[in-house]
Amino acid sequence: MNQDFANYFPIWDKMNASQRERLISVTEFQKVKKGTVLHDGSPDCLGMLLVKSGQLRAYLLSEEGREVTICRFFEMDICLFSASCVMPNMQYAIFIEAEKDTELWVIPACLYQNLMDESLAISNYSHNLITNHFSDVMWLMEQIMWKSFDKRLAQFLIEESALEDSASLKITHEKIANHMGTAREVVTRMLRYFQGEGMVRLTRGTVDIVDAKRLEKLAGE
Amino acid sequence: MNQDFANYFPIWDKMNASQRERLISVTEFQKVKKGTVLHDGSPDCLGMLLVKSGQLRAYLLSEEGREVTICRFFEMDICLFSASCVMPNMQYAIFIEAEKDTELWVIPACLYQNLMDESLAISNYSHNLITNHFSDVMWLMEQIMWKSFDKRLAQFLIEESALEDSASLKITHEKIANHMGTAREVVTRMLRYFQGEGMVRLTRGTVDIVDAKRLEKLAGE
DNA sequence: GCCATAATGTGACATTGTCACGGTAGGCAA
DNA sequence: TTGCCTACCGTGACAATGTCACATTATGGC
Repeated sequence: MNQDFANYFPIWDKMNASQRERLISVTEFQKVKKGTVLHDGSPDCLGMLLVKSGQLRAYLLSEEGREVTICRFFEMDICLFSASCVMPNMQYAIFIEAEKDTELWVIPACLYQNLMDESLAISNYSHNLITNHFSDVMWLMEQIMWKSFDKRLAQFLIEESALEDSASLKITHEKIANHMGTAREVVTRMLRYFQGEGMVRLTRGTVDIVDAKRLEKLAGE
Repeated sequence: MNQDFANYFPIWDKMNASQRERLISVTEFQKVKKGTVLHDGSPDCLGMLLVKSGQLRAYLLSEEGREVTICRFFEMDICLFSASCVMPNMQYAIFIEAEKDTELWVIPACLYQNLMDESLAISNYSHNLITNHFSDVMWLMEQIMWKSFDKRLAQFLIEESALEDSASLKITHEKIANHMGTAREVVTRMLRYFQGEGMVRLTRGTVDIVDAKRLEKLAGE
């Protein structure tokens, strides 16, 4: 597993033997099923998550149960939202779940904090990770603030299609709503409009993209 | 000025002589008038802004000219949004303006980047700054996503009142709208409702808070 | 006092969110 | 095969917020 971890951890080669050893000794490998909630917004410090395979989703959850996806993590991505020690002053409650069956390593944040305090390479790397997360969030904020819902939905469908590498998306209206931070009815309404316009075809539990070009055009406006 | 800067720069005492000298030699002191736009979203790297006195505001600006305040900076605060080198991958366009006459130091980001690369203290400090900014943005996101406009407006009035240390706010509906990312008419409408309920009193260019308790209650719901 | 201008007021409409249902497909047990 | 249960979807009425095109009014500077 050491070699395996080394291949996935981007700054392995910038660490010394002692650091590698400490990291390996406390890092835990996990396999989780699709739907598993890895972090539930509580302020405890689970640690950083390094994805080996599968897919994670970080989202906000309102008191009324409404969700909005903040960020997604794929192979070799590192998620810091679960490491409140590395990201102090997190007043907000963030949730993380597996969108697919996922293999990942959990790196305890307290150790990582130590490594950061002694290694510039590691400190700068985290710095970089955080600004990446930051950038994602700012981008999302702009989308939510300035783009109308039809354009955002078109964009979501296009992205999801690229992600799954298929024009036939196995996803419910409810899930789409949870990604986008809105209500199911709103998604249904707009999908129905899209269908009327011949851009998608709807069946129970799936959205088939019929006119990708037009959706892309709409998304890009 | 050296001593002055040292008093305002939080990690001065964690830097060595060489670092201090380089920092001082490139840092520029500026006085800007209220309303000055210090950073206009272009990707050039102005640098970090350290506020000596006054007040800055970072905001997003849509293509249609709509604004929303992301973050505010006061005495001794450091603003990183203007330093794209320190916060790489900033695809988004952020604007920074002086909300009051402001004295500040501009620390060129390229130098700061160098310092970060050689000093753990500085790297970790920036790390901390960024997570603070991040936290602000996430908090804002939650507010925008889950709180209805009346509550957000009540909260804004309360905060503004605390900031100015006065129950009589000299602010136009337009400015409030720009802070909150909405349209003037929407602010007018809600303020009128607040007035009808006896929570505020409106005159041209001012909002007088009459029933702070009730506003606070509304804001906190 | 007059005027230019910024600030505010207003009504009609579009979009999005909320609510309370009712309908329906599809898997599963008997 | 049949019936049933449940997750998923459809719908209409309404509320909240955003958009637009104006009308009206206060204020500072002359």
